[in-house]
Amino acid sequence: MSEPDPDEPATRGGQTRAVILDTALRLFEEQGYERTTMRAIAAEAGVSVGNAYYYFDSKEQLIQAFYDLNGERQVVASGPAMEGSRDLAVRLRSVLRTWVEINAGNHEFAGSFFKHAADPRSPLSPFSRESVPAREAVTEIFRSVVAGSDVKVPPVLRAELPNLLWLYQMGIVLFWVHDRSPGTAKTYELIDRTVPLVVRAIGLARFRVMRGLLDDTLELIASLSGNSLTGRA
Amino acid sequence: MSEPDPDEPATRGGQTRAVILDTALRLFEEQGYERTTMRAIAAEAGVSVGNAYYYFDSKEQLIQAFYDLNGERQVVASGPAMEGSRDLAVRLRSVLRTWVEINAGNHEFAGSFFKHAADPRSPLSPFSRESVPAREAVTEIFRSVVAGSDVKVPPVLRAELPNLLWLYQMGIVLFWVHDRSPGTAKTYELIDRTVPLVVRAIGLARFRVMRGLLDDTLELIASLSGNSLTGRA
DNA sequence: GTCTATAACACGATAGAC
DNA sequence: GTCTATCGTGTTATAGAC
Repeated sequence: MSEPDPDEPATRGGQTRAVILDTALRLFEEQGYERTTMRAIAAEAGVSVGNAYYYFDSKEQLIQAFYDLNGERQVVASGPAMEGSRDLAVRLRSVLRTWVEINAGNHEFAGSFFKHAADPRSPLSPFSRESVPAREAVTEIFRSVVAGSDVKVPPVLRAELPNLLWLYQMGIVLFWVHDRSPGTAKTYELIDRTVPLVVRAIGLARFRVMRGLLDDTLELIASLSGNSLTGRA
Repeated sequence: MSEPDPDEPATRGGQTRAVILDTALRLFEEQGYERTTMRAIAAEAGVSVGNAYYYFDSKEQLIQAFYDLNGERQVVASGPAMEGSRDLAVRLRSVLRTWVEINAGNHEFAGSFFKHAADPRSPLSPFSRESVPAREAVTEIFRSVVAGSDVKVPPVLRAELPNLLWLYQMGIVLFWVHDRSPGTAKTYELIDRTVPLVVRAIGLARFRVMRGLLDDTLELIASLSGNSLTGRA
Protein backbone atom coordinates (compact mmCIF):
# COMPACT_ATOMS: atom_id res chain seq x y z
CA MET A 1 0.00 0.00 0.00
CA SER A 2 2.73 2.45 0.91
CA GLU A 3 4.84 1.56 -2.08
CA PRO A 4 4.65 3.86 -5.09
CA ASP A 5 3.03 2.83 -8.34
CA PRO A 6 5.59 0.67 -10.12
CA ASP A 7 4.41 2.02 -13.46
CA GLU A 8 5.23 5.59 -12.55
CA PRO A 9 8.70 5.55 -11.01
CA ALA A 10 9.77 8.86 -12.47
CA THR A 11 8.57 11.17 -9.75
CA ARG A 12 9.35 9.53 -6.44
CA GLY A 13 12.49 8.20 -5.02
CA GLY A 14 10.61 5.01 -5.86
CA GLN A 15 12.70 5.17 -8.98
CA THR A 16 15.19 3.49 -6.74
CA ARG A 17 12.74 0.67 -6.45
CA ALA A 18 12.79 0.19 -10.20
CA VAL A 19 16.59 0.19 -10.32
CA ILE A 20 16.76 -2.44 -7.60
CA LEU A 21 14.16 -4.59 -9.33
CA ASP A 22 15.79 -4.33 -12.76
CA THR A 23 19.16 -5.17 -11.32
CA ALA A 24 17.78 -8.11 -9.40
CA LEU A 25 16.00 -9.60 -12.40
CA ARG A 26 19.09 -9.19 -14.54
CA LEU A 27 21.28 -10.92 -11.99
CA PHE A 28 18.69 -13.65 -11.54
CA GLU A 29 18.78 -14.34 -15.25
CA GLU A 30 22.56 -14.27 -15.36
CA GLN A 31 23.31 -16.34 -12.32
CA GLY A 32 20.08 -17.93 -11.18
CA TYR A 33 18.01 -17.06 -8.16
CA GLU A 34 19.80 -18.89 -5.39
CA ARG A 35 23.26 -17.79 -6.40
CA THR A 36 22.33 -14.14 -6.54
CA THR A 37 22.80 -12.62 -3.09
CA MET A 38 20.97 -9.64 -1.72
CA ARG A 39 24.36 -8.10 -1.09
CA ALA A 40 25.23 -8.45 -4.77
CA ILE A 41 21.91 -6.96 -5.89
CA ALA A 42 22.37 -3.97 -3.60
CA ALA A 43 25.98 -3.44 -4.66
CA GLU A 44 25.20 -3.73 -8.37
CA ALA A 45 22.22 -1.40 -8.01
CA GLY A 46 24.39 1.08 -6.16
CA VAL A 47 22.35 1.06 -3.00
CA SER A 48 22.80 -0.30 0.48
CA VAL A 49 21.44 -3.63 1.60
CA GLY A 50 19.20 -1.85 4.03
CA ASN A 51 17.75 0.23 1.24
CA ALA A 52 16.95 -2.82 -0.82
CA TYR A 53 15.06 -4.22 2.15
CA TYR A 54 13.36 -0.87 2.51
CA TYR A 55 11.63 -1.43 -0.83
CA PHE A 56 11.33 -5.21 -0.81
CA ASP A 57 10.41 -7.07 2.33
CA SER A 58 12.27 -10.16 1.23
CA LYS A 59 14.17 -11.73 -1.63
CA GLU A 60 11.07 -13.66 -2.59
CA GLN A 61 9.16 -10.46 -3.04
CA LEU A 62 11.43 -9.63 -5.94
CA ILE A 63 9.94 -12.65 -7.66
CA GLN A 64 6.44 -11.42 -6.95
CA ALA A 65 7.36 -8.20 -8.75
CA PHE A 66 8.68 -10.28 -11.64
CA TYR A 67 5.34 -12.09 -11.80
CA ASP A 68 3.40 -8.89 -12.09
CA LEU A 69 5.73 -7.61 -14.78
CA ASN A 70 5.41 -10.85 -16.67
CA GLY A 71 1.64 -10.97 -16.44
CA GLU A 72 1.48 -7.48 -17.90
CA ARG A 73 3.78 -8.49 -20.72
CA GLN A 74 1.56 -11.43 -21.59
CA VAL A 75 -1.56 -9.28 -21.56
CA VAL A 76 0.07 -6.72 -23.81
CA ALA A 77 1.52 -9.25 -26.24
CA SER A 78 -1.55 -11.46 -26.43
CA GLY A 79 -3.78 -8.93 -28.18
CA PRO A 80 -1.67 -8.77 -31.34
CA ALA A 81 -0.97 -12.47 -31.09
CA MET A 82 -4.66 -13.27 -31.39
CA GLU A 83 -5.39 -10.88 -34.20
CA GLY A 84 -6.09 -12.15 -37.64
CA SER A 85 -7.96 -15.32 -36.90
CA ARG A 86 -11.25 -16.35 -35.44
CA ASP A 87 -10.17 -19.97 -35.30
CA LEU A 88 -10.09 -21.03 -31.67
CA ALA A 89 -7.16 -23.40 -32.12
CA VAL A 90 -5.09 -20.73 -33.85
CA ARG A 91 -5.86 -18.15 -31.20
CA LEU A 92 -5.19 -20.47 -28.29
CA ARG A 93 -1.98 -21.76 -29.79
CA SER A 94 -0.80 -18.25 -30.46
CA VAL A 95 -1.40 -17.05 -26.92
CA LEU A 96 0.37 -20.02 -25.38
CA ARG A 97 3.35 -19.78 -27.71
CA THR A 98 3.57 -16.10 -26.93
CA TRP A 99 3.90 -16.91 -23.26
CA VAL A 100 6.77 -19.27 -23.97
CA GLU A 101 8.48 -16.74 -26.20
CA ILE A 102 8.19 -13.99 -23.62
CA ASN A 103 9.79 -16.25 -21.06
CA ALA A 104 12.48 -17.73 -23.29
CA GLY A 105 15.14 -15.71 -21.49
CA ASN A 106 13.84 -16.71 -18.10
CA HIS A 107 14.00 -20.46 -18.40
CA GLU A 108 16.98 -20.95 -16.14
CA PHE A 109 15.72 -18.34 -13.77
CA ALA A 110 12.25 -19.87 -13.66
CA GLY A 111 13.65 -23.26 -12.84
CA SER A 112 15.57 -21.85 -9.94
CA PHE A 113 12.65 -20.11 -8.28
CA PHE A 114 9.84 -22.41 -9.28
CA LYS A 115 10.02 -24.13 -5.93
CA HIS A 116 8.97 -20.96 -4.17
CA ALA A 117 5.94 -20.64 -6.41
CA ALA A 118 4.91 -24.17 -5.58
CA ASP A 119 4.83 -23.54 -1.86
CA PRO A 120 1.16 -23.39 -0.90
CA ARG A 121 2.05 -21.05 1.95
CA SER A 122 3.93 -18.65 -0.25
CA PRO A 123 2.30 -15.56 -1.71
CA LEU A 124 4.11 -16.62 -4.88
CA SER A 125 1.77 -19.55 -5.33
CA PRO A 126 -0.50 -18.98 -8.33
CA PHE A 127 -3.33 -20.01 -6.03
CA SER A 128 -2.54 -17.47 -3.34
CA ARG A 129 -4.57 -14.41 -2.44
CA GLU A 130 -1.74 -12.19 -3.58
CA SER A 131 -1.82 -13.76 -7.02
CA VAL A 132 -5.53 -13.20 -7.57
CA PRO A 133 -5.16 -9.97 -9.58
CA ALA A 134 -2.46 -11.40 -11.83
CA ARG A 135 -4.41 -14.60 -12.31
CA GLU A 136 -7.60 -12.81 -13.21
CA ALA A 137 -5.79 -10.62 -15.71
CA VAL A 138 -4.45 -13.70 -17.46
CA THR A 139 -7.79 -15.49 -17.23
CA GLU A 140 -9.26 -12.49 -18.99
CA ILE A 141 -6.94 -13.22 -21.91
CA PHE A 142 -8.44 -16.66 -22.27
CA ARG A 143 -11.94 -15.28 -22.02
CA SER A 144 -11.01 -13.10 -24.95
CA VAL A 145 -9.46 -16.03 -26.80
CA VAL A 146 -12.79 -17.80 -26.69
CA ALA A 147 -15.02 -14.77 -27.13
CA GLY A 148 -13.20 -13.66 -30.26
CA SER A 149 -13.37 -17.08 -31.83
CA ASP A 150 -16.12 -18.53 -33.94
CA VAL A 151 -16.85 -21.59 -31.83
CA LYS A 152 -20.12 -22.00 -30.01
CA VAL A 153 -19.29 -22.94 -26.49
CA PRO A 154 -22.05 -24.92 -24.80
CA PRO A 155 -23.68 -22.64 -22.23
CA VAL A 156 -22.84 -24.88 -19.28
CA LEU A 157 -19.17 -24.62 -20.11
CA ARG A 158 -19.10 -20.94 -20.94
CA ALA A 159 -18.49 -19.48 -17.49
CA GLU A 160 -15.86 -21.94 -16.40
CA LEU A 161 -13.92 -22.36 -19.64
CA PRO A 162 -11.53 -19.42 -19.16
CA ASN A 163 -10.57 -20.76 -15.75
CA LEU A 164 -10.01 -24.19 -17.22
CA LEU A 165 -7.83 -22.74 -19.96
CA TRP A 166 -5.81 -20.89 -17.35
CA LEU A 167 -5.31 -24.20 -15.59
CA TYR A 168 -4.32 -25.69 -18.93
CA GLN A 169 -1.67 -22.99 -19.28
CA MET A 170 -0.42 -23.83 -15.78
CA GLY A 171 0.06 -27.37 -17.02
CA ILE A 172 2.05 -26.10 -20.00
CA VAL A 173 4.16 -23.99 -17.65
CA LEU A 174 4.79 -26.97 -15.41
CA PHE A 175 6.01 -28.93 -18.41
CA TRP A 176 8.09 -26.01 -19.64
CA VAL A 177 9.89 -25.67 -16.34
CA HIS A 178 10.96 -29.29 -16.58
CA ASP A 179 11.68 -29.13 -20.29
CA ARG A 180 15.37 -29.37 -21.07
CA SER A 181 15.12 -29.83 -24.81
CA PRO A 182 17.01 -27.25 -26.88
CA GLY A 183 14.98 -24.06 -27.15
CA THR A 184 12.28 -25.83 -25.15
CA ALA A 185 11.21 -27.36 -28.42
CA LYS A 186 9.25 -30.06 -26.62
CA THR A 187 7.06 -27.44 -24.99
CA TYR A 188 6.22 -25.94 -28.36
CA GLU A 189 5.42 -29.42 -29.56
CA LEU A 190 3.23 -30.00 -26.52
CA ILE A 191 1.31 -26.82 -27.27
CA ASP A 192 0.91 -27.58 -30.95
CA ARG A 193 -0.37 -31.04 -30.23
CA THR A 194 -2.55 -30.45 -27.20
CA VAL A 195 -4.33 -27.36 -28.51
CA PRO A 196 -6.26 -29.34 -31.16
CA LEU A 197 -7.12 -31.92 -28.51
CA VAL A 198 -8.46 -29.26 -26.20
CA VAL A 199 -10.50 -27.67 -28.95
CA ARG A 200 -11.88 -31.01 -29.98
CA ALA A 201 -12.72 -31.81 -26.37
CA ILE A 202 -14.69 -28.59 -26.14
CA GLY A 203 -16.58 -29.64 -29.22
CA LEU A 204 -17.37 -33.00 -27.69
CA ALA A 205 -19.24 -31.26 -24.91
CA ARG A 206 -22.28 -31.23 -27.18
CA PHE A 207 -22.57 -34.99 -27.38
CA ARG A 208 -25.00 -36.78 -25.15
CA VAL A 209 -22.55 -39.37 -23.85
CA MET A 210 -20.29 -36.60 -22.64
CA ARG A 211 -22.86 -34.37 -21.08
CA GLY A 212 -23.43 -36.36 -17.92
CA LEU A 213 -19.72 -36.47 -17.22
CA LEU A 214 -19.27 -32.82 -18.03
CA ASP A 215 -22.18 -31.64 -15.92
CA ASP A 216 -20.96 -33.59 -12.92
CA THR A 217 -17.43 -32.28 -13.38
CA LEU A 218 -18.55 -28.68 -13.57
CA GLU A 219 -20.78 -29.12 -10.57
CA LEU A 220 -17.83 -30.54 -8.68
CA ILE A 221 -15.67 -27.58 -9.60
CA ALA A 222 -18.33 -25.18 -8.42
CA SER A 223 -18.75 -27.10 -5.21
CA LEU A 224 -15.07 -27.14 -4.35
CA SER A 225 -14.16 -23.63 -5.39
CA GLY A 226 -14.55 -22.41 -1.85
CA ASN A 227 -11.30 -24.21 -1.22
CA SER A 228 -8.11 -22.29 -0.70
CA LEU A 229 -6.77 -24.07 -3.74
CA THR A 230 -8.43 -21.64 -6.05
CA GLY A 231 -8.45 -18.69 -3.73
CA ARG A 232 -11.91 -17.83 -4.99
CA ALA A 233 -14.55 -16.71 -2.55
CA MET B 1 25.75 -45.87 -2.62
CA SER B 2 28.08 -45.84 0.35
CA GLU B 3 25.26 -45.49 2.81
CA PRO B 4 24.17 -48.59 4.71
CA ASP B 5 20.87 -50.32 4.05
CA PRO B 6 18.28 -48.35 5.98
CA ASP B 7 16.32 -51.52 6.69
CA GLU B 8 19.20 -53.14 8.54
CA PRO B 9 20.63 -50.52 10.86
CA ALA B 10 21.41 -52.93 13.69
CA THR B 11 24.88 -54.01 12.71
CA ARG B 12 26.71 -50.91 11.49
CA GLY B 13 27.46 -47.65 13.09
CA GLY B 14 24.85 -46.69 10.56
CA GLN B 15 22.50 -47.15 13.44
CA THR B 16 23.37 -43.52 14.01
CA ARG B 17 21.77 -42.82 10.69
CA ALA B 18 18.49 -44.27 11.86
CA VAL B 19 18.56 -42.24 15.06
CA ILE B 20 19.17 -39.05 13.13
CA LEU B 21 16.40 -39.82 10.65
CA ASP B 22 13.86 -40.74 13.32
CA THR B 23 14.65 -37.64 15.28
CA ALA B 24 14.42 -35.45 12.21
CA LEU B 25 11.05 -36.80 11.11
CA ARG B 26 9.67 -36.42 14.61
CA LEU B 27 10.82 -32.82 14.84
CA PHE B 28 9.52 -32.10 11.35
CA GLU B 29 6.09 -33.28 12.35
CA GLU B 30 6.18 -31.37 15.61
CA GLN B 31 7.50 -28.07 14.32
CA GLY B 32 7.40 -28.15 10.54
CA TYR B 33 10.29 -28.46 8.16
CA GLU B 34 11.62 -24.93 7.98
CA ARG B 35 11.51 -24.31 11.69
CA THR B 36 13.44 -27.45 12.48
CA THR B 37 17.12 -26.66 12.30
CA MET B 38 19.90 -29.08 11.60
CA ARG B 39 21.41 -27.99 14.90
CA ALA B 40 18.24 -28.99 16.71
CA ILE B 41 18.10 -32.35 14.96
CA ALA B 42 21.71 -33.05 15.80
CA ALA B 43 21.33 -31.96 19.41
CA GLU B 44 18.13 -33.95 19.92
CA ALA B 45 19.69 -37.01 18.31
CA GLY B 46 22.75 -36.65 20.50
CA VAL B 47 25.24 -36.15 17.68
CA SER B 48 27.15 -33.26 16.22
CA VAL B 49 25.99 -31.25 13.25
CA GLY B 50 28.93 -32.48 11.25
CA ASN B 51 27.97 -36.04 11.97
CA ALA B 52 24.42 -35.49 10.77
CA TYR B 53 25.88 -34.18 7.53
CA TYR B 54 28.08 -37.22 7.33
CA TYR B 55 24.96 -39.37 6.90
CA PHE B 56 22.75 -36.94 5.02
CA ASP B 57 24.22 -34.68 2.39
CA SER B 58 21.63 -32.02 3.04
CA LYS B 59 18.51 -31.24 4.99
CA GLU B 60 16.47 -31.99 1.90
CA GLN B 61 17.82 -35.48 1.80
CA LEU B 62 16.03 -36.18 5.04
CA ILE B 63 12.82 -35.62 3.11
CA GLN B 64 13.92 -38.07 0.47
CA ALA B 65 14.22 -40.67 3.21
CA PHE B 66 10.73 -39.76 4.35
CA TYR B 67 9.44 -40.29 0.82
CA ASP B 68 10.82 -43.77 0.63
CA LEU B 69 9.34 -44.63 4.00
CA ASN B 70 5.99 -43.24 2.93
CA GLY B 71 5.92 -45.05 -0.38
CA GLU B 72 6.52 -48.30 1.41
CA ARG B 73 3.69 -47.56 3.78
CA GLN B 74 1.30 -46.96 0.91
CA VAL B 75 2.31 -50.15 -0.82
CA VAL B 76 1.84 -52.16 2.35
CA ALA B 77 -1.51 -50.58 3.24
CA SER B 78 -2.98 -50.66 -0.25
CA GLY B 79 -3.19 -54.43 -0.51
CA PRO B 80 -5.70 -54.80 2.32
CA ALA B 81 -7.44 -51.61 1.24
CA MET B 82 -8.29 -53.09 -2.14
CA GLU B 83 -9.43 -56.46 -0.85
CA GLY B 84 -13.06 -57.36 -0.90
CA SER B 85 -14.18 -55.73 -4.10
CA ARG B 86 -13.64 -56.06 -7.79
CA ASP B 87 -15.39 -52.79 -8.47
CA LEU B 88 -12.88 -50.40 -9.97
CA ALA B 89 -14.38 -47.32 -8.35
CA VAL B 90 -14.36 -48.93 -4.93
CA ARG B 91 -10.78 -50.09 -5.30
CA LEU B 92 -9.51 -46.79 -6.63
CA ARG B 93 -11.33 -44.78 -3.99
CA SER B 94 -9.98 -47.03 -1.28
CA VAL B 95 -6.37 -46.69 -2.37
CA LEU B 96 -6.56 -42.93 -2.63
CA ARG B 97 -8.29 -42.53 0.72
CA THR B 98 -5.66 -44.78 2.24
CA TRP B 99 -2.97 -42.43 1.04
CA VAL B 100 -4.69 -39.48 2.67
CA GLU B 101 -5.17 -41.40 5.91
CA ILE B 102 -1.54 -42.46 6.03
CA ASN B 103 -0.49 -38.86 5.62
CA ALA B 104 -3.04 -37.31 7.96
CA GLY B 105 -0.34 -36.64 10.53
CA ASN B 106 1.95 -35.12 7.93
CA HIS B 107 -0.30 -32.44 6.54
CA GLU B 108 1.49 -29.53 8.15
CA PHE B 109 4.84 -31.11 7.45
CA ALA B 110 3.96 -31.78 3.84
CA GLY B 111 2.91 -28.20 3.30
CA SER B 112 6.19 -26.98 4.65
CA PHE B 113 8.37 -29.04 2.39
CA PHE B 114 6.18 -29.25 -0.67
CA LYS B 115 8.10 -26.44 -2.29
CA HIS B 116 11.24 -28.51 -2.33
CA ALA B 117 9.44 -31.35 -4.06
CA ALA B 118 8.21 -28.97 -6.73
CA ASP B 119 11.70 -27.87 -7.67
CA PRO B 120 12.47 -29.49 -11.01
CA ARG B 121 16.16 -29.48 -10.11
CA SER B 122 15.61 -31.22 -6.83
CA PRO B 123 15.93 -34.98 -6.47
CA LEU B 124 12.77 -34.63 -4.41
CA SER B 125 10.73 -33.90 -7.51
CA PRO B 126 8.40 -36.82 -8.24
CA PHE B 127 9.67 -36.56 -11.81
CA SER B 128 13.34 -36.83 -10.90
CA ARG B 129 15.65 -39.74 -11.57
CA GLU B 130 15.98 -40.35 -7.87
CA SER B 131 12.22 -40.75 -7.54
CA VAL B 132 11.90 -43.36 -10.27
CA PRO B 133 11.93 -46.38 -7.93
CA ALA B 134 9.37 -44.88 -5.56
CA ARG B 135 7.19 -43.77 -8.43
CA GLU B 136 7.23 -47.16 -10.08
CA ALA B 137 6.35 -48.87 -6.83
CA VAL B 138 3.29 -46.69 -6.47
CA THR B 139 2.38 -47.03 -10.14
CA GLU B 140 2.43 -50.76 -9.55
CA ILE B 141 -0.34 -50.27 -6.99
CA PHE B 142 -2.53 -48.69 -9.62
CA ARG B 143 -1.73 -51.43 -12.08
CA SER B 144 -3.01 -53.81 -9.44
CA VAL B 145 -6.08 -51.65 -8.80
CA VAL B 146 -7.07 -52.06 -12.42
CA ALA B 147 -5.93 -55.64 -12.89
CA GLY B 148 -7.91 -56.85 -9.89
CA SER B 149 -11.07 -55.12 -11.02
CA ASP B 150 -13.77 -56.41 -13.33
CA VAL B 151 -13.62 -53.62 -15.89
CA LYS B 152 -12.45 -54.26 -19.41
CA VAL B 153 -9.91 -51.63 -20.22
CA PRO B 154 -9.66 -50.89 -23.93
CA PRO B 155 -6.34 -52.32 -25.15
CA VAL B 156 -5.02 -48.98 -26.30
CA LEU B 157 -5.40 -47.59 -22.81
CA ARG B 158 -4.15 -50.61 -20.93
CA ALA B 159 -0.43 -49.87 -20.86
CA GLU B 160 -0.68 -46.21 -20.00
CA LEU B 161 -3.57 -46.28 -17.53
CA PRO B 162 -1.50 -46.97 -14.39
CA ASN B 163 0.72 -44.01 -15.20
CA LEU B 164 -2.31 -41.82 -15.74
CA LEU B 165 -3.78 -42.93 -12.42
CA TRP B 166 -0.49 -42.09 -10.72
CA LEU B 167 -0.73 -38.64 -12.28
CA TYR B 168 -4.31 -38.47 -11.04
CA GLN B 169 -3.06 -39.21 -7.53
CA MET B 170 -0.49 -36.43 -7.91
CA GLY B 171 -3.40 -34.11 -8.65
CA ILE B 172 -5.15 -35.28 -5.49
CA VAL B 173 -1.96 -34.69 -3.53
CA LEU B 174 -1.61 -31.21 -4.99
CA PHE B 175 -5.14 -30.44 -3.85
CA TRP B 176 -4.54 -32.00 -0.44
CA VAL B 177 -1.48 -29.87 0.18
CA HIS B 178 -3.56 -26.76 -0.39
CA ASP B 179 -6.59 -28.09 1.44
CA ARG B 180 -7.22 -26.30 4.72
CA SER B 181 -10.64 -27.70 5.46
CA PRO B 182 -10.94 -29.50 8.84
CA GLY B 183 -9.58 -33.01 8.57
CA THR B 184 -8.92 -32.30 4.89
CA ALA B 185 -12.58 -33.13 4.34
CA LYS B 186 -12.54 -31.42 0.96
CA THR B 187 -9.88 -33.80 -0.26
CA TYR B 188 -11.98 -36.78 0.71
CA GLU B 189 -14.87 -35.17 -1.09
CA LEU B 190 -12.69 -34.61 -4.14
CA ILE B 191 -11.73 -38.27 -4.16
CA ASP B 192 -15.27 -39.51 -3.69
CA ARG B 193 -16.57 -37.35 -6.48
CA THR B 194 -13.75 -37.63 -9.01
CA VAL B 195 -13.32 -41.39 -8.80
CA PRO B 196 -16.69 -42.07 -10.45
CA LEU B 197 -15.85 -39.52 -13.11
CA VAL B 198 -12.54 -41.18 -13.82
CA VAL B 199 -14.12 -44.60 -14.01
CA ARG B 200 -16.82 -43.30 -16.32
CA ALA B 201 -14.21 -41.61 -18.48
CA ILE B 202 -12.40 -44.91 -18.85
CA GLY B 203 -15.68 -46.46 -19.96
CA LEU B 204 -16.17 -43.74 -22.54
CA ALA B 205 -12.95 -44.78 -24.24
CA ARG B 206 -15.01 -47.36 -26.09
CA PHE B 207 -17.17 -44.84 -27.91
CA ARG B 208 -16.31 -43.84 -31.41
CA VAL B 209 -16.46 -40.11 -30.82
CA MET B 210 -13.90 -40.44 -28.10
CA ARG B 211 -11.52 -42.76 -29.83
CA GLY B 212 -9.88 -40.24 -32.12
CA LEU B 213 -9.20 -37.92 -29.23
CA LEU B 214 -7.94 -40.72 -27.03
CA ASP B 215 -5.65 -42.22 -29.64
CA ASP B 216 -4.07 -38.87 -30.38
CA THR B 217 -3.64 -38.16 -26.69
CA LEU B 218 -1.94 -41.48 -26.03
CA GLU B 219 0.29 -41.04 -29.04
CA LEU B 220 1.27 -37.63 -27.74
CA ILE B 221 2.14 -39.06 -24.34
CA ALA B 222 4.28 -41.72 -25.94
CA SER B 223 5.99 -39.16 -28.12
CA LEU B 224 6.86 -36.81 -25.30
CA SER B 225 7.85 -39.31 -22.65
CA GLY B 226 11.48 -38.96 -23.63
CA ASN B 227 11.28 -35.65 -21.85
CA SER B 228 12.88 -35.16 -18.50
CA LEU B 229 9.43 -34.44 -17.16
CA THR B 230 8.68 -38.09 -16.79
CA GLY B 231 12.20 -39.30 -16.28
CA ARG B 232 11.37 -42.29 -18.43
CA ALA B 233 13.89 -43.50 -20.95
C1' DG C 1 10.43 9.71 3.76
C1' DT C 2 14.77 7.99 1.68
C1' DC C 3 19.14 6.35 2.30
C1' DT C 4 23.86 4.82 4.20
C1' DA C 5 27.07 2.13 6.80
C1' DT C 6 28.09 -1.42 9.72
C1' DA C 7 27.34 -4.92 12.83
C1' DA C 8 24.99 -8.79 14.32
C1' DC C 9 22.02 -13.05 14.21
C1' DA C 10 20.45 -17.73 12.84
C1' DC C 11 20.77 -21.05 9.71
C1' DG C 12 22.55 -24.53 6.11
C1' DA C 13 26.66 -26.25 4.93
C1' DT C 14 31.84 -27.29 4.92
C1' DA C 15 36.83 -28.00 6.50
C1' DG C 16 39.85 -30.18 8.77
C1' DA C 17 41.54 -32.15 13.19
C1' DC C 18 41.23 -36.35 15.97
C1' DG D 1 32.92 -41.58 12.26
C1' DT D 2 32.86 -38.00 14.92
C1' DC D 3 33.89 -33.55 16.53
C1' DT D 4 34.68 -28.26 16.76
C1' DA D 5 35.28 -24.16 14.32
C1' DT D 6 34.11 -21.46 10.54
C1' DC D 7 32.02 -19.73 6.26
C1' DG D 8 28.33 -17.63 3.28
C1' DT D 9 23.70 -16.40 3.23
C1' DG D 10 19.02 -14.07 4.19
C1' DT D 11 17.57 -11.01 7.30
C1' DT D 12 17.36 -7.66 11.13
C1' DA D 13 19.05 -3.95 14.08
C1' DT D 14 21.23 0.25 15.13
C1' DA D 15 22.42 4.80 14.57
C1' DG D 16 22.28 8.15 12.04
C1' DA D 17 22.50 11.59 7.43
C1' DC D 18 19.87 14.28 4.04
